[in-house]
Amino acid sequence: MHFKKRTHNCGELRKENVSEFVTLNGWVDSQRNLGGLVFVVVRDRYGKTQVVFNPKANQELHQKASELRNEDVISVSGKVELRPQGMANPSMPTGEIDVIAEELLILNRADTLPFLIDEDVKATEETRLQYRYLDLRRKSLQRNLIARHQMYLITRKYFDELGFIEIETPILMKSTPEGARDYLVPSRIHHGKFYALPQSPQTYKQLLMVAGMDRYFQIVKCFRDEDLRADRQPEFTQIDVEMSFIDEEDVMNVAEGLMKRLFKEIKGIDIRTPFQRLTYKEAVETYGSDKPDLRFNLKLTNISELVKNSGFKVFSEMIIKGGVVAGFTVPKCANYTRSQLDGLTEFVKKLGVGGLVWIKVTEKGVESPIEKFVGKEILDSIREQMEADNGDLILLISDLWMKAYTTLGSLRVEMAKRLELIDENKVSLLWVTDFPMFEYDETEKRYVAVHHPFTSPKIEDIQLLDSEPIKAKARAYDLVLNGNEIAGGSVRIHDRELQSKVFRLLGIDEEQAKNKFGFLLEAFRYGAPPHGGIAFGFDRICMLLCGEKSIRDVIAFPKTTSAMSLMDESPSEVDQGQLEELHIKIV
RNA sequence: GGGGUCGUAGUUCAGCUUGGUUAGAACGCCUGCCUGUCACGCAGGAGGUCGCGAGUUCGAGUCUCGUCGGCCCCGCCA
Repeated sequence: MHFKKRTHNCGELRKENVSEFVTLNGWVDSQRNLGGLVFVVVRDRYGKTQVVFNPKANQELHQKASELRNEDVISVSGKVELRPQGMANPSMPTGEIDVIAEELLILNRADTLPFLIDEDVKATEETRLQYRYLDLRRKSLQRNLIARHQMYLITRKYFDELGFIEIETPILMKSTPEGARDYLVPSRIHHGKFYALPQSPQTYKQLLMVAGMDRYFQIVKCFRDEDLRADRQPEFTQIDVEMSFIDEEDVMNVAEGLMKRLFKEIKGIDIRTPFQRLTYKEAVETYGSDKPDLRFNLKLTNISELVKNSGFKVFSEMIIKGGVVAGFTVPKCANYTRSQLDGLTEFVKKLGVGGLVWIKVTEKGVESPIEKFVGKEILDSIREQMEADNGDLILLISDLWMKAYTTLGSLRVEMAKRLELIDENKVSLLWVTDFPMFEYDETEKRYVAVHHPFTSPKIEDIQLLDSEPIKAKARAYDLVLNGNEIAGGSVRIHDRELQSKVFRLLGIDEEQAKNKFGFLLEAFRYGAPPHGGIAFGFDRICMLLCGEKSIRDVIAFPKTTSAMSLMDESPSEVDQGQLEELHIKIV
């Protein structure tokens, strides 16, 4: 179809353009028919411009304009004019001018839309996802995708300047059953064999270090077949980084530099480096999380010593079992009602602890349902240790170390939200370090890697691998932004013997190790440099920089929480012939 | 795998507690009027498999069970 191509986009005309003859291409954002005059706002991704159709100037054109409907695609030409006195619209960048239409071509009609293309979108996410291409016409999503584009550019420029090179690694690779569930791709040529989509390019980037590439990065899609969340999609993007002849400090410096630049160039915010650091133990015991949000305070206190001999059995018996009693002080909440407190109890019970103990601090003194068990004196000591003032509310939980603290961590965030303690303008960026190497998996009855099986233990902890592996700490580090894990990495093992030992501890014997990671172990025989790296969650960082609550809002075509695409209806069934070719039978 | 919550007009919702004549509202859509609107205004109109399937009942949008789907959370996510 022939059409008149645009001379300007819909966001750029100003009073300086007055009396120019212009052509705009775009979508009908709105049409206001006043009987005589017809106003049409035409929109593209650059902005909106008002076009005026006057019946006196051209009756036929005016008739055509009055037939325009929302989201029709048009090409419209005319002269730019200053709006009459008092008619400018200051809320529109192009609001000082009108285009007085002289030609109108309707390039494509639009059916009535399932929802309005409106910033103040009222459609549910289900509808928006089904018609994603319409949702993407909205300014805010376009802004997010543009920010994402800027992130690609800034990231590539940054790493290039530092001498990193971007190398693509395979999307079809060997399945590695450690860690997340793999997405599998059947091989047509090799019956009964499968490729896996990478959970991360971990082994490849280590092999690139063996290859002497020295400084590698890649903006890369990764895949994990696990259940979804607001911040988790089955396919997601990482900034993957690996460096040779380095230690933790080198990797952290590079990472801090990237974050500094992203914040500066996308948000215009100067963030200070180096970032604050907390050990894993400090983070959990002070904030109840290995990814704490430090934009608000509410620090946790361990009061086990105070109550271990008290008459309250729930506390004393838990401490004998090796558990803890801890909690935090909520300012100015001593006026909480019974039902509000019951609500908080319900909240923590859902997270799997037995209950919640509260202490109100009022001018009448301390008040708590456990007073009859522990007595006033202990309550007063707790109040003192937890620095609670008149009007404050103390919340306490007792359970095993991990459960008690992580539940308190969730409650801490919940209270901060309820009390609106979170300053959205603050930026909390910190490193969490000194993670343990292993966790004991009760269901599998074996140690599993907290980070991944290639993570080096701290040098001083290598001896612990033989005696008490659970106490060994890893040379691993996570980067946390406003309570979200946005990057994680480690210094890797480059010694074959040490790697074998770690595999053994993880229950991977010689045979399995050879089978699963033989290529990596083999590579380590031929001169592996000391190396380490980090991987950033690209979507999460983008989400936080855009101020969004879900990574779906920074991904062009995301999936639902059941890993479906409502727009193209994937996954879907396939032809019998395709299955036969792959020697696959659905049971 | 588990918990919570939602599903009613094109869209967003009300109605469900306590089952009962013809299921409402707003926006959108259609028609007419309207020459400076920008959430245009005014008048009129059309539009419903109450997600789907069983069950209880004389009678189900409403109660029960199952199922499908959206969102949030736990588990899971090296």
